[in-house]
Amino acid sequence: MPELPEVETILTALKPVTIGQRIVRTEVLRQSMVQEPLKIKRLVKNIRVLDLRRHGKYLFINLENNLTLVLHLRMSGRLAVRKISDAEFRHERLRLVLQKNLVLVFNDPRTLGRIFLAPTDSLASHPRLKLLGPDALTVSQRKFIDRLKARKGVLKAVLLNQSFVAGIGNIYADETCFRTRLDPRRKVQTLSKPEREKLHRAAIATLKKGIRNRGTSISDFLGLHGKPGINQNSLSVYGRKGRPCRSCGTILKSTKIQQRTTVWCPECQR
DNA sequence: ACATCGTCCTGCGCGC
DNA sequence: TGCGCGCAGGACGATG
Repeated sequence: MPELPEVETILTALKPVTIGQRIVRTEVLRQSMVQEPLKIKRLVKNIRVLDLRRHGKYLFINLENNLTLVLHLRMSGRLAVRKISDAEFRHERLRLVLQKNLVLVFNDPRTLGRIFLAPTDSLASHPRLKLLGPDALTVSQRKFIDRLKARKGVLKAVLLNQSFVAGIGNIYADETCFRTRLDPRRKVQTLSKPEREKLHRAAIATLKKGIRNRGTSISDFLGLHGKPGINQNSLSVYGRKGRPCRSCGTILKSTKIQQRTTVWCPECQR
């Protein structure tokens, strides 16, 4: 589920709850989602949260002792904060017990989410992170275009590739393509310079709109405090196959690109 | 470097 | 109302 705007929305809500607080202990409820669960339980205990960060769809909980807890929500992961005495959520997989009787809970019905611990000073060289491209929200036009030059293949696939830029998933890839009026099936090597520049601006504008709307809540996503986003109400193409284009009225088409449903306007997008 | 496929899981909505 | 099926916003690894 969560792409960059959803992770950013969670991050914003999570900061005031966690920064400066102590993690009293860690409870691992689903071992398969956690790398080295015993090590995490041993080390993420009575330890202070220094800072929270995000890169692409990854969330980093920067702790004392040169440790960073890395979370990826994948398709169905959610973070929530509750009181210890509150009822459990249905699919709790990891619990970070905080001070003040609060618990930060990683819920994930499909258990595809991933959690691991890495040294803060060498995060960038961690095998799971070292191939990530620059964060899609802040990448400069220069860097974006340089990196695009090195790519082949169809536009949508490149946007989804986290080693190109990090943070764009299926929804925001389709929405970015529509905003640029580019056909998601276009080979990136056929894009003109103005089209490449437009693509960079459109990707950032699409992500920023998602953040302003506190994320897209199609089926899974809720903010930290259980509040849905509103971006789903103003999507141009994602999830609108067979419905009229908001711009020209043409019926939107759908295909699979990299096994991901892709929706676009055959009239507006070329 | 790229494309395709299978895999990890559970829940939901749809058609019958 | 119940059942089976296909689909789901992600990423990785194997294979070609």
